[in-house]
Amino acid sequence: MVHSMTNRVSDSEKIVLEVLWQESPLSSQEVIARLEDHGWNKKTVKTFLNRLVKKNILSFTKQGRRYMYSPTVEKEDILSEESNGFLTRVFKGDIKALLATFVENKQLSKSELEYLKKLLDEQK
Amino acid sequence: MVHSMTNRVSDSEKIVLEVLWQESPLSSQEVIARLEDHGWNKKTVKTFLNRLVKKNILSFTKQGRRYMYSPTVEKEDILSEESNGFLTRVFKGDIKALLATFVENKQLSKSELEYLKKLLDEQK
DNA sequence: TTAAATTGATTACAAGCGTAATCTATAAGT
DNA sequence: ACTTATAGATTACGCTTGTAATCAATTTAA
Repeated sequence: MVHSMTNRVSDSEKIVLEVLWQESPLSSQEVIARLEDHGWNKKTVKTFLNRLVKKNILSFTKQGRRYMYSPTVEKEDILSEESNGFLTRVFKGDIKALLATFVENKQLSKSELEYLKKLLDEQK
Repeated sequence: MVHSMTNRVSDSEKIVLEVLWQESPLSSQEVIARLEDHGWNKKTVKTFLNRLVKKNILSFTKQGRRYMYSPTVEKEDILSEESNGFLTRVFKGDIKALLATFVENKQLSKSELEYLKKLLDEQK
């Protein structure tokens, strides 16, 4: 819940953030190491860490001259925010249209369909 | 299905495009009129029309010195594209996680739940 | 028929983003 | 004790977006 979050997280920043959601705190080098396959320059990753700190999405504690970074927000909160934004922007809030688009376009597997039905049943 | 669509449509452009999906062809004035409540300057709307033409999302025919604009793409195609992009970017392709987030966060009404269940049953 | 309004085209300009390079201070290697 | 590598901070730079203003041509109004 918290403070309305004026500052959004860009796609690239989100990739960096994902690493820290999986494990934190981490130093910049550790984050860089975990993102090797992304083909980003170290400097680029550091830029994203910096921007996330400026946006108060990451905090850090100093270990000598190194910073140990941690997220200040829960992954679920970000996902919910993004999802609601998407629903509003693209589907003008029409949740049925959104779900229909995903369900129809994605050719869900049997197990995915089962999962979803269960989910719906739980929604009293 | 068509040509892979390198050119994306921004949020504002999408609002303009929506008008033309509802009715087309329309002149710029007509589009502007239908967007009155958006509080945009006429010039701003014209900028978006121009950009959409440059991106080949809109085409036009000349009526004297006026242009009559029409979309070159279907609304469903854009929505699908955006949806898939969102699924990939935000949920890394995990459709179950995405659906769970929407279903759990939105507190669906009884009729929405019914609708969705029917949708699922239709899926093979 | 001369002035004003309107059309689309071009230009503007700041903020955000992707993608780094450079700067400054410090730690580490030799 | 120097040199070099490394950390974070600052700066760069082109592209997109939001939000128009200006320009040139033309139509309309007075």
